[in-house]
Amino acid sequence: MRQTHAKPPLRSLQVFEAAARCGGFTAAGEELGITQSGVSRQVSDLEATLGVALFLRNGANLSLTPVGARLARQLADAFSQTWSAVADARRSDQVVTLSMLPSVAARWFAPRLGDFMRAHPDIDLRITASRHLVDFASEGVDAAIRYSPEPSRDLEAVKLGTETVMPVCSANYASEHALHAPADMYSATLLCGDIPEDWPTWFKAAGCPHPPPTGPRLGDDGAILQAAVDGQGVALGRSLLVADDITTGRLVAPFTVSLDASHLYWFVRPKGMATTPAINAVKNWLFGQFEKKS
Amino acid sequence: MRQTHAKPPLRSLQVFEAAARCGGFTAAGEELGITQSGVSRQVSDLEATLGVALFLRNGANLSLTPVGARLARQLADAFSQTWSAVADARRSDQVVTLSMLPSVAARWFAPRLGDFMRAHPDIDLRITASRHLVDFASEGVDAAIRYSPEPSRDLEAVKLGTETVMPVCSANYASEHALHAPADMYSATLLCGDIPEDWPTWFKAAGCPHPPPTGPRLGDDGAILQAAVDGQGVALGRSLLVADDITTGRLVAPFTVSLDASHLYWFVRPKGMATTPAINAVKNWLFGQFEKKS
DNA sequence: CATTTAACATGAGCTAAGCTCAGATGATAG
DNA sequence: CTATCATCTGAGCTTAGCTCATGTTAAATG
Repeated sequence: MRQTHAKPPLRSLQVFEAAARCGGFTAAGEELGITQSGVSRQVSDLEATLGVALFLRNGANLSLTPVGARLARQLADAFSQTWSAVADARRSDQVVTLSMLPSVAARWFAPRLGDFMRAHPDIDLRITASRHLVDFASEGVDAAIRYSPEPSRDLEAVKLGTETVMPVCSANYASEHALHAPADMYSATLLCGDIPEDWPTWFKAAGCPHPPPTGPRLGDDGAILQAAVDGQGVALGRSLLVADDITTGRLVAPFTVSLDASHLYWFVRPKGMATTPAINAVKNWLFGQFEKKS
Repeated sequence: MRQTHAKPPLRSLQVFEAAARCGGFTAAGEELGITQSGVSRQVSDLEATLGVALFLRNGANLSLTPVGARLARQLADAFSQTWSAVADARRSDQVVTLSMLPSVAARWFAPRLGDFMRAHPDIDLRITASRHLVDFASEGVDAAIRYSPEPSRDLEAVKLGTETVMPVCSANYASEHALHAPADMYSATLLCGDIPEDWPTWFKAAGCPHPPPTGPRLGDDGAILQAAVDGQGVALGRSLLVADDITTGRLVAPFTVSLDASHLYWFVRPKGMATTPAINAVKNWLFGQFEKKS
């Protein structure tokens, strides 16, 4: 008997799982492209290594022991994960993982996903929407859309576009609260998103030196804009995120005063990371989408 | 290059995962008990098989590609499952999986689990609570407690005990509804569990030839008894399940009329299945628990 | 009851996957 | 420019994993 405490070779687990699933060594051998004899040996080696009977042999009748059944089921799960991970990696020249803020994903990217899929039906684009700055290497992310004043030094960054910031609300809200001039805003509910400093800045730009106090932060920009669509108040909308809502009339911008945002959009990738045609296609498509805007 | 569509050997995935986790081929080699050279070969074979670069080599600097990072993460998960399944199987002479009804598990077994663990601290007893008749072979179950009139022919069955059935409710409910004689039950809420036929049978045994209609089935016996404890009405309690509740006063049995249940408890195992000391210990403990009762 | 069939087990021995060794290569630090 | 550190690689070995041929067992068949 082998050492009872060493890890068994993965191959023997693989062979055992096939035997359990196929219900016989001969059948398993066929599936694996080896002989019945090979399967038999692997299984008995495994049983010796584990110190446990996995099959009950009764002449031509083979059946799993409870332990064997349990092990086989768990191994089947684990291997299925394994092979799907491998399949994923193999198709990876067509897989691109792109990280962005949840608000950008929901408000800007989602409506354009259909267009992307039409333009690149063969690319499997995966979005990682998160508010933290992903670690490209450890999280397996190919590229990201970042919203920041300056990109990090150790990343290869290209500017996608600038944007402006302006108050937006539902059409109903604007008429009910008679929002015609910036001063009318003193009676409105100010919805406060990711960057609270922008409200005072906007009021100053609009010629109101004593801006009203802004309320508490209600959530991220995505939630704020949804609240504005629902007529809950006025949000400071980043042009990129509200463009579609304004086009469709879900939101209106009652004032002409807009602010150049302090943050820009960047397409970033780890410096020196190998590129693929698929990643370039995504990059180019993104640039195309931003250009339409300006 | 190898065939790009064959499954890579599991071993190469294992070696790759170690390399990714250890952050270097040398370190991985140490962990696996092979040389750096061996790791290097496995990894480049894998890359060839997948047709994808997994690591970026830069002289002495090694880093994962996004694909490699993704793959490594998924493989780490899968292997961790694999090894824990193996560890499980290895300890299997101390593991016993026992199937029973959820109601029995909750009402009868759970309060006794502590006693079992005290009596057999070394046995890892796992309960599978389900209402369907488990398939011992495919689900890896060693034995079951079955509640039925007759055990199945192809199982080795030993009678654990009989039981009686009687109405039970909370003490408050009994006094509020003045439940003194079976006839008083016509005004009570009859909670109806797994075996609805028992109510009419009980009324007949109690000398009430025209039993009231029973309500809809509210759930399984476990839920019904909980409802009775909560003062929702009167349930037909199987003695085994309510014994503890009556001892502690959570439930009372207002009438002396009880019914011999048509079902018995059986300890069942697949015929001819190998036994282990641990399984026998569980079996004997179960018998001991049932004997205390009578 | 003998025979056939359909499995799995096993002894002997082969072979190639997986490994080692030793030296090459390339990046980085001092 | 040299030392160091880590990976790569050509050549070749070792053994896990296979095959083949034959033995064994249980159940179906005649």
